[in-house]
Amino acid sequence: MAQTDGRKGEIIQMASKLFRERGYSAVSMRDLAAGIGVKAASLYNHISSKQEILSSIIISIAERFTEGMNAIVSKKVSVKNKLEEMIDHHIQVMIDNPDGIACLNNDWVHLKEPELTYFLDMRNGYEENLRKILKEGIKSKEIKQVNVEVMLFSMLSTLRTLHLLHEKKKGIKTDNLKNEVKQILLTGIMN
Amino acid sequence: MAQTDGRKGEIIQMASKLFRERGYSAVSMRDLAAGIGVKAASLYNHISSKQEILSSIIISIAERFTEGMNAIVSKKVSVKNKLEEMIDHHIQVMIDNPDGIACLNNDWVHLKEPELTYFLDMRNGYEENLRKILKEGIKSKEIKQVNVEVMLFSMLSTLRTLHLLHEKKKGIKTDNLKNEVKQILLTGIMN
DNA sequence: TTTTTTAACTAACACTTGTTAGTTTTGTAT
DNA sequence: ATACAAAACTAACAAGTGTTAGTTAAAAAA
Repeated sequence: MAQTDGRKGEIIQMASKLFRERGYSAVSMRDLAAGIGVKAASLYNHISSKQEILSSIIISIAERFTEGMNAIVSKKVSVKNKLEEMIDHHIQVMIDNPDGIACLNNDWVHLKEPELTYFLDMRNGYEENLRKILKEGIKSKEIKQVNVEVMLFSMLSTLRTLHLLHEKKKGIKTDNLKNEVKQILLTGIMN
Repeated sequence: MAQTDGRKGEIIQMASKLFRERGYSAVSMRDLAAGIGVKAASLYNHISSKQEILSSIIISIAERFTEGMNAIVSKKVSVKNKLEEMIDHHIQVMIDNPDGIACLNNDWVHLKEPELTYFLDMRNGYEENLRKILKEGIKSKEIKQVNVEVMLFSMLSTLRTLHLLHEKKKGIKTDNLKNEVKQILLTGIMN
């Protein structure tokens, strides 16, 4: 359940926005408080630390990615189908919280244990599942015989930074974005 | 001319490494000094500010990207050829300074004027030139009729974050990396 | 109305930040 | 050996950091 209402939700939302713009370390609790229209000390009636804010933002999104991917890998459908569903899901999570995604991408390094390990395990699991799908596709000849790691990396780097495209092209409809990304990631660009 | 020797070069090199690991804002001058084995104040015999270090790292790389791209766009070769040369060049710049690339990617937001504008102009120019190549390819039917912006974005996000792959797969030979990235970015993955 | 709870406030803490001033050491040329 | 420049050092600055304690105002429950 994403936290978006109440004062705590407001804090997390504003923090996501500011962390995205300047990065976790460059945003002070006073900046964050000012963004909401309150004094820094007042934030501590709702949250317990700056670190907790970062965790809230990142972990909830990472869990959503993980759940979606887990639901997809074991499906009895073609590899192409799995990849399409995975791209759709990834983009949907991004659309629902672009600031949070940016924050996850840039600031996960600043997580402290045990959340850091928890996050990295989820991230590795996600990658591992996608790798599994790609290898399955190579075996079944649905996918070209190219380096799995490079292929995996290319897909993930496009998906992970898609909030930047979404930010610049605000007009684009969600379904169009999903379709165009799928086409390019799966079928390439050259004729 | 890249700065790699002398005390100043050593400072910039260590700064690139630390900025990459923790981000500009999270690295203090004392951290940086300790990494070199010196006191913070001593750094100021070689550099004038923390900000100058950041500029040195980012601007020199951005200029290299710009020069390479400018040399490629106006060539009288096929679009495919241009794209291949551009990918090769981009990867070569990354190989020569992966820490600096990471720093450019993550910390350009912390540049101050006038360097910020100078950097953004170069970045926009680079994108604009690549867009030009892609549009030329679409017109000549060398490239599929897909959304230029999404295509552009996908290529750039893969290239820009390639230092992460390079870091994880240290063993990979430069030429292999170049070839595999070209294959995937240009011809896609599906059979 | 009175009581209790929620969430704002001010003030302060211990510490870290980038940077400067002034001094001492180190290495090189005369 | 002497003089000079380069680069290290210590000490300190003003400002900013996350966070806590204690207090007051507003809202909800009794």
